[in-house]
Amino acid sequence: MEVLDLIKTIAPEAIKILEERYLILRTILYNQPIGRRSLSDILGFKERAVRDQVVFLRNQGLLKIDFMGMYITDEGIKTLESLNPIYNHIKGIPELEVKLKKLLNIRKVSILPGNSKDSGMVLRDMGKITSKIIKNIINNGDIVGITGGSTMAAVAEEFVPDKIKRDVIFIPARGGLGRNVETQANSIAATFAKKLGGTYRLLFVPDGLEKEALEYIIKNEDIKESLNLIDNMDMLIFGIGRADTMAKRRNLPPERVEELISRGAVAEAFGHYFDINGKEIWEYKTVGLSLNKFKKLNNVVAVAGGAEKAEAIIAIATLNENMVLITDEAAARKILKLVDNAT
Amino acid sequence: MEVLDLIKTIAPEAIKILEERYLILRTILYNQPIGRRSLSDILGFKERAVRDQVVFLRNQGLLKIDFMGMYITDEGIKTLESLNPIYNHIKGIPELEVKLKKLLNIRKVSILPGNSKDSGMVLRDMGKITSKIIKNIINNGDIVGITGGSTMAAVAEEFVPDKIKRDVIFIPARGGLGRNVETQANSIAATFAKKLGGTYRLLFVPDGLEKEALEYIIKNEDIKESLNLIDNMDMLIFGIGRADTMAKRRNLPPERVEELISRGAVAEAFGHYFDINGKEIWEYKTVGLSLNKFKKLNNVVAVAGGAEKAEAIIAIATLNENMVLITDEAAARKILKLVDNAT
DNA sequence: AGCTGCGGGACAATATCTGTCCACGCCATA
DNA sequence: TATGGCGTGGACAGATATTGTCCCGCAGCT
Repeated sequence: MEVLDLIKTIAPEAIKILEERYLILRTILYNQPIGRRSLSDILGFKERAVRDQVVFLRNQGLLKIDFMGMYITDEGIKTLESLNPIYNHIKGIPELEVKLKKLLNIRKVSILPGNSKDSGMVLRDMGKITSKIIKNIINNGDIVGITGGSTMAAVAEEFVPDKIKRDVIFIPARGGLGRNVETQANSIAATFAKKLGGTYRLLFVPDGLEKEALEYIIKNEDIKESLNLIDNMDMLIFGIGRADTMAKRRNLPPERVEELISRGAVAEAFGHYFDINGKEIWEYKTVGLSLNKFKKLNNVVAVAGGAEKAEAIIAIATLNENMVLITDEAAARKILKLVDNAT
Repeated sequence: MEVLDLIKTIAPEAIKILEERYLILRTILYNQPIGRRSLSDILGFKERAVRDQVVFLRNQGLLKIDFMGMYITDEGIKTLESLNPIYNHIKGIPELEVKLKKLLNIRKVSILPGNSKDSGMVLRDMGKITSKIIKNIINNGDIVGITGGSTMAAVAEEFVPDKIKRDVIFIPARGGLGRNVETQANSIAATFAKKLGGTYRLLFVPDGLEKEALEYIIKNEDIKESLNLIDNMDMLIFGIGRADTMAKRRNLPPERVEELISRGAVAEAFGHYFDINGKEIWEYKTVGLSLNKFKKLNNVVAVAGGAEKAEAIIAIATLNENMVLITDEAAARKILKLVDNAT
């Protein structure tokens, strides 16, 4: 990588070109087949520039063009993969990761360049990286908790399956939440199990039950078993949300949302609400993973991107030093900014 | 270095820029202080291009400009040094070295990019590299033979002195040859001794002596001692010449030159003439290192550059498998071409 | 004192880049 | 089977950069 730094000083133009072509190649990979115009729209590049670069990349055999649009070639994919660490280095991601890890005082931080809010590709890359990380830390015999949400759905979706059979059980970490089947913890747990080669259990507890109904439902054998598994969970993979958006999404009454916010709630994770210091403000009424159990977990993988989640990430990171965080550049830089301003 | 190959495919323009700036920086180092115009003359670049690059390099803090011309800064020297292997890689030097080593079947080949005939800088770099190599293989107690010639003079000149004291004796490998003191084996041996921290002996045997005179002179004590050292030589550092140019330089009668050439002589080294297969054609009448002794030497370092010496290098390389060859790109490519055509 | 080679300013000529057309092919849909 | 949408690739004028040159004032050298 010193080579790169050298090139930075002696041929900075090269870095620009590199970045441009990398971005184009990557965007094609994730959107193929795609046309010149939509490509320049997505990237915010001028159409003509895109066109020139595309011609170049085709000549290099990295992509193909036909009447449907542009496709990446195998060669292109290989090149793109080699380019990933280079792009990260250029963007200063490794330095950011070290800084953030220290700042949040957690086990590991992995950052994807860009903003997952603007670009679905970044979210998908976060999923890919999470997939790799999970494969590394998961052990046979583990009971693995899973939460819902669109980020977690993307992670599940981008999981790269392999042929290894794993003796692992995936289980939703909490009941409740979600009209959309795709982003429900249950479906996500199923996808994980399928791609990682394990089994899964479901946990169906409707939202907003009264206390009596909840107590009644807990007596159900299936649910009992699931709750038992949750109590013995070895690992948790979860998304982090903003308190306000999550409260609204759960259709809490406006006054309740108001109250949470006024009490300083910024983060939501597995049904609990926290202020920026990690103090629990409120717990959503359902069954599942308790805060105490969470704090004692040895393997926790949090996935969250986008600048707007910066506070939420800070809050959750205080809860467990063993946390592994996968996030994006936008969130990372916002977190640093917030903490810098605070000091 | 895979980074470089990647950049080659995805941003070849970058390589061009890199090369241009590298060459400019290097030329300034070797010619400072130098002006924009002479610089573009030497490099064969357009003056304007040089000017732009120079402005860039100054902004990067790699060179300084004052009314006398341009100088490289410390930062620039550091950058240039890091750039050396990159430039070599771009030029495909490492591959060339491997090829040539196999082809000539000798111990080691070291190639400098460029042509030492066109550019004094290449010759000087050859000297620098030779200096490094010699430092690595020289042992305490060694008796080291030295030949004359402009190449050897350059090597001696570019030798980077260090503070290590070495218990080493440098000695001219052969008597005779040379009107120019600078390029005589005697002076070169002295320079080596001074820079490497050893001692040296001289060997004065005038050119073109008759047999009787030679026999007489050998009885001299000093010369006897020197000849004895030569017989016990451990290492030889020598230049390789073309048979024709060396014959002329020695002022041999034209019919003798004709005869040598017609008998296939292409190479000259330490007073011996060889055809391309390494067969000795003739030996210049003087005293010193014999062919047999040379063939048995364990440490032989040959320095020769320029396409015109290709045949000579091929010839000499057949004589001793232990040879280490320092040459330039022009000679290396010519050698490959010659051998390819022969097969 | 006169000459040479230096950097840097200026500027017209030229090449390259940029933005925007359009023609035409293929798909999906009606 | 017509049609609208999205694709490529060709074309080209206007905007921008690059390039080749010349000149100026200055300092060192002879």
